[in-house]
Amino acid sequence: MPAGEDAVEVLGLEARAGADDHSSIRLWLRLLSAANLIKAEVQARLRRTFGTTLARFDLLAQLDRHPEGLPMGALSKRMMVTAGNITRLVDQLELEGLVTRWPDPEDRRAVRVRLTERGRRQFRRMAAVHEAWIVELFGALSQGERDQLHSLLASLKRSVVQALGQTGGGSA
Amino acid sequence: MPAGEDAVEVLGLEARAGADDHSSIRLWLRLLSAANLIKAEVQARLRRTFGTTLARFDLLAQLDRHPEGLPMGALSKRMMVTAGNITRLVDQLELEGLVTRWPDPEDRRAVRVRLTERGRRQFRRMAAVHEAWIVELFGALSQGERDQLHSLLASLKRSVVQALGQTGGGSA
DNA sequence: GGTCAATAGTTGACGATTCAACGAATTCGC
DNA sequence: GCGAATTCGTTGAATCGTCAACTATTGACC
Repeated sequence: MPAGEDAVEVLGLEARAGADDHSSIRLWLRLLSAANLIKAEVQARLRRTFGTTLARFDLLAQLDRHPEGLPMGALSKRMMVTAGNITRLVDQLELEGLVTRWPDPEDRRAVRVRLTERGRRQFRRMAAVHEAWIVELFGALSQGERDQLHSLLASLKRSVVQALGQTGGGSA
Repeated sequence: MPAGEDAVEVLGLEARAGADDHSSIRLWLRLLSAANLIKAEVQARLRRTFGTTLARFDLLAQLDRHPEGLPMGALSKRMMVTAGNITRLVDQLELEGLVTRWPDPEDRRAVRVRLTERGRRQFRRMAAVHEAWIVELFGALSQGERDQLHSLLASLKRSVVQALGQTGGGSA
């Protein structure tokens, strides 16, 4: 149990943020705790139900969308994790026979990763259940609320990307 | 660099979710990627600027709010991580002289953790900078948008907690 | 064509995190 | 009180993740 259905104040700052313009901090803490709450639950269910992890599920999901396979670097970018991490995840999944590596014919540095038939079957089975979980967890929100939240999160991401661009914090 | 300012489709499912009631999935993926984006940036800055991590910062933040100290279990709950994790974090922070452990007088199983004077000074210094970062990253959102997002995230958490309560997924 | 920088992937060292198993102390039932 | 179940913190093994160093390949520049 990832401990804490009632843990609300993720960075312990929510109380310090009572004054006036702390609204950004409070918002950030709430965003983080909401994401953590759902992520922990999904992760726990993936483990209990399928004996797998969110990282593996995520990797399989990326590959399911690209039957022709993806180079490691593309997986790294899409999953927002480092290349070293991808290497080891693919190592494991390859051992389990869910994915295969094969050399990119056009770039001898590159390795392409592709789902095996078994990997595809297994992923599809899990994906259906996973989607039902998410629908369940988000079920008490109306369609309007979901749309609004979706759009506000897009604005938030734009805000972050913009701030990163200005300070040169990003990679671009 | 946590790779990927442009990585938008965190679980690779966004394309699969084109049909009708996949809005929950799309919302979840967007929530996750927004939180990840900000978390990665904050984490990178904490490392570069203070040589620390989000987990340590979070733990110090919790203790800053509770001058009388907190038992390990309370930290675990508030930070939404396991007790084993807390043990090791406190181990390190204690070595660095930022926190101290002392036995709970009323329960000989329990250990209370408290900030040292040095830990408090160090945390306060970091917290101010951290808050400025967050204000910067959220800066392009209007106050109205922030309030709306804050309130929708509260609804989302209620939805999740309600779903967990019904299926007995929680710890309560 | 040769050098040099950039890119793709791997590896090693390490930190963060989880679960499972454990020892010690507490609490509950009787 | 005594024993069983629970709770608190710790530890070991494993996964996830980062960064830095490395090899091999590619591409750019001259």
